Order: sequence, then structure tokens, then C-alpha cells
Amino acid sequence: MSSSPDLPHPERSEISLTGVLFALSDPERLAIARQLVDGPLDMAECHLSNPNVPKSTKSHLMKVLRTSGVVRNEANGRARRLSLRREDLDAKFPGLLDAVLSAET
Amino acid sequence: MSSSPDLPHPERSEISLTGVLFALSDPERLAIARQLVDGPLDMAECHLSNPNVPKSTKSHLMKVLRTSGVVRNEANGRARRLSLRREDLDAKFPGLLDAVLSAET
DNA sequence: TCAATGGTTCGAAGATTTTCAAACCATCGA
DNA sequence: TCGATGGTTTGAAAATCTTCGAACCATTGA
Repeated sequence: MSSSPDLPHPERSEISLTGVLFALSDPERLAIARQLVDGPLDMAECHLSNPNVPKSTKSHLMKVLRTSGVVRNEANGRARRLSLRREDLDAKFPGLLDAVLSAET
Repeated sequence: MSSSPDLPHPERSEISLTGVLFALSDPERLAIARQLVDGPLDMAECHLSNPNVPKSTKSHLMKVLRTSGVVRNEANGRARRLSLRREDLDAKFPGLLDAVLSAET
């Protein structure tokens, strides 16, 4: 049965604008968020620009995205399914996610 | 004549998305940006939530906003005129500024 | 049942940010 | 010309973030 640890996620009401902006202000984290626009991905399918970074670092990047409310991280077998919290973010900060993710870097 | 030191500003082409997001990811800096939506303000008219912070700290907050390209800081007599770089930001990152500044905190 | 897989967590070291006092600088008014 | 005003810069200390190895944990396949 399931599952790997259930990680804490902020409620929608707990998501702060500055927290979201901070999470997305790192190029690597922004790139991760962008990989999720077309739907959820298992963590292993989420690639960093530097493929050599250790898994603990990658996990930490995910933690910042999760605890800020940008990404949901759910157990999926022994993998982790990552998804953008688009509904929550669109509801709280209309237009923000679209603007950030569609902006040219 | 003029004027107080001419501070460096990034060209529009040098403004990075992550830099802008970072600058706005601090509550105090975000609050400053929001005070500029209705037009330029002299620095003395820009109030921090904590009115006791020393001027050097305030100056540093302004520097982060300036060097990231969010705000323009021009000499104005012995004051400093602050303005949002709305044209540049709207051109580079359509919808971003509106989304950030109109979001509820 | 055991080993490999795909992750998280912990702790420490390093890097970056933040904060502040002090020194400095140019402008304005008297 | 001089003092007050409105700011910037510098340097150092404190706080926060990032990175990474090591230990850990649950799931899957053999």
C-alpha cells in the first residue's frame, strides 16, 4: 500500500506572494516550475540544468517550491509526483503564474 | 546645477526575470514598489512599514530594487526621485508587474 | 527476503543577504 | 559661507540560504 512520507503543504490561505516570488526567483527552481506547466511529472523526469547536482540538493529545491505553495509533491509508488498548484495560485494571484512562466528568460 | 551621484541602472536588456522576482520577494521592497504605482515619489515620501529603520538600510533596499531594474532612482535636487520602470518591465515581462502589484498580500 | 531504486532528512560548511553605524557627499536655505 | 537635509557607500556582524555527503526510509522487482 501507500506510501512514502506525506510531506506538508501550505493551505491555499497560507500561501504568500513574497514566498512564491522568492521560490521562483532562483533560475533552477523557475526551470523546474516551467517543466510542470504541461502537467505533473515524476521527480526523476524533472531535469536540472546541471545534471550533476546531488539528489539532496534537488530535493531541497523541491522543498522550497513545495513549502512556498508553488508545487505539490505527492507520493507515487516509490517516486514523487510533482505538480504545479495552478488552481490555488491562479485563485490567489491572478495572472501571476502565467506572467512568470510565459516570460522570456 | 546638478546633481547628486548618478547611480547605475541596468539597461532594459539586462533586466532578468529572476532578479526582478527576487527584488519583489521581500515584503518591504514589495511595499515600496507598490507605493510607486501611482507615479514617482521622492524617497522621503516612500515609507517603510517600520519607520525606525536607519537610512542606510532603506538605501540598501532601494539599491536592490534599482539594480534589479524594478525602480529608477534619479537625483532631484538633494532628494531622490523614485519611479517604477513600468515600460521596461511591461515590455520584457508582460503582465508580471500588474499581477504582482495587484495581488492581495 | 533482499538488493536496488527514488527519494527525504540531517548536519555542517560555504555563500549570500540583511542590517547598521559611521563616514561621506551634494544641495539648499539662511 | 555654513549648517541642516537627504541621501549613498563602506565595512563588519548577524542572519539566512545553499550545497552536499551521509544516513535513513518506503517501494518495487527478483
